[in-house]
Amino acid sequence: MMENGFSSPRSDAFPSGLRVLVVDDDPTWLKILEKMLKRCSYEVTTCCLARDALNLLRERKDGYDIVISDVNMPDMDGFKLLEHVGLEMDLPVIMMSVDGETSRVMKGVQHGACDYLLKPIRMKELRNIWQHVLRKKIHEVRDIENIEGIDNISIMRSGSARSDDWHLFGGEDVTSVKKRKDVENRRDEFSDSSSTKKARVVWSVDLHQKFVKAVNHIGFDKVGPKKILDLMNVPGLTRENVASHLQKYRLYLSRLQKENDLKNSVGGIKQSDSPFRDSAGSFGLQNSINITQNDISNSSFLYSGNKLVQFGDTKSLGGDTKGIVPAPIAEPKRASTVEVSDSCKSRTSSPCFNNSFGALESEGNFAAFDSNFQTEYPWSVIPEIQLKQEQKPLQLEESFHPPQLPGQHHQVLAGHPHQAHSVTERTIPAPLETKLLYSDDRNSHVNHVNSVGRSIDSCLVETKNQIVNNSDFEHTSTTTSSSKNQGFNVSSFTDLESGQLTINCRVTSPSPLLDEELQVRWLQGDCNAVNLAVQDKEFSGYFDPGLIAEFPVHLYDALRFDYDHLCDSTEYSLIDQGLFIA
DNA sequence: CCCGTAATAT
DNA sequence: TATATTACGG
Repeated sequence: MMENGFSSPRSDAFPSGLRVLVVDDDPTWLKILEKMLKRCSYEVTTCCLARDALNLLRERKDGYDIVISDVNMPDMDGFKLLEHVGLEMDLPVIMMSVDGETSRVMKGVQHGACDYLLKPIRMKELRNIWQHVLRKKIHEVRDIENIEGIDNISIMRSGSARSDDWHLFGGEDVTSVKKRKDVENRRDEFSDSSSTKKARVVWSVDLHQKFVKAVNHIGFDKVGPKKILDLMNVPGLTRENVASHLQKYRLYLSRLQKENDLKNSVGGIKQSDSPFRDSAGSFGLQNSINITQNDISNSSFLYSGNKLVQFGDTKSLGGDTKGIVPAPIAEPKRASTVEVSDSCKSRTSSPCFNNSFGALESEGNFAAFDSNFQTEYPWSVIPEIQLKQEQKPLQLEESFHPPQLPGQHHQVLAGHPHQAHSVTERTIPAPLETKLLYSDDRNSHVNHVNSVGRSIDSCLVETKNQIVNNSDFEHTSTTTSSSKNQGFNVSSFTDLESGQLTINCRVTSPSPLLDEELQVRWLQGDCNAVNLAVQDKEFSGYFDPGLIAEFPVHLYDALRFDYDHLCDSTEYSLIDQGLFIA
């Protein structure tokens, strides 16, 4: 059972007890959703900042079963959060927003959202959210059974590139459908290539995720190309490939580290906008940034991941100054050996709901607050993107890939601009116009929309996979299964699985910025005062005309709906559905 | 000889 | 730039 992946997390029957993390900058909505979710017997955790949400998730990687997040949030774009979650913890994420703009919904889905709800949200919509959890679990199990990994790899053999599959994220159910490669084996293989070059491995998001998973499984300290390779179990991939990637990865991590230190030392000033440039670096793909709250981190450094943690203290600050990158890295290893049990993710298949591993440790970096958030993109982006750097319209960022919508895949291939692709369905690449639109949340959440017609914005990923030609595919994977629990976080929590301490960022992190933001938030909503008041009241109290009068319309609606739920009337649903579709 | 990493090449 | 290849010490 547990093995199955789904047995109830808690004692009761499956759905109940589902641990839901709700993220919405609007306190009123949080309240409402919390109520509704509780009515479904779910265990609810709320937070109004995406950053906090990420932190919570990182602290307790398997502390939640599903995440429901608003799309528009001041501190971090909901999509970005979605990205991080998909990459780091692989939890099902439900996005929500008031408007049902198609491009936005599409973006949500493309980025891995398992569902997209329009506010006002009704009970009936929440009652079944557990299905996503279950679905994911099932898929996970399936993957694992398949020795996870056989499926796709993206390697292009001597230049033949294929783009048929463009997965967005790594494995979500959303993308589950994806990978299908068989089709093209036909001859591409050796015909010319074998002798030619070696075929370059394209570290697609998928592949990278596998890599990360493997790394996490093993311990940061214990990783080695070979082990990773085995764990990844990707046919055609060589130890060298992994070693190379690992190097890059470490470099990336160390950069993050360094940044962190920097920031910490600086005092976490927000250098806001100015240069969005990702100082943090991108690991090829665009980098990531995540936030974490500083202070805390300082001490132990990166959140949960044990691996990273080591980094932090060991050399941390002072030392690294020296060189640049390299220094940091070295240290970790040794230190690490010491302890760490890997923790985090080992639980891959572990039963219950926790997500399996899959976290991206690196993510834990603390990038600069503001600026980074919005501008940086996680690793998920594919490397190829880099090509276009020139374009940078504003000098802000360099270009990046427009998300590919189903209809239009651009194959941006680094080396070979045009390849004949065997795939039939692929659309022809348009010259890619890469414009970057940043979504600077602070200003408007709207700009994600694209200029070109599709929605753009953060990452996208496109992958082209190539097949490896013959070569022996036997990689018996010896998965070293190691499972342990995360140990890092303190426990004291009700959760059976991982006893971890739940930290409420708001409380714990005093970062100036946060406070500031919080304040802003509170002040900003004219209705906040009201909201607060309301929060203390019984739900029914919402109906007080006086209060309601002050609510923004949408909130009002929300309340009504909520009320309806309570009363069990569900008629309104039609309304939004109508809105939605478009 | 295998591994992992640094250096260097493409 | 990203990834590959080579060199080298353990």
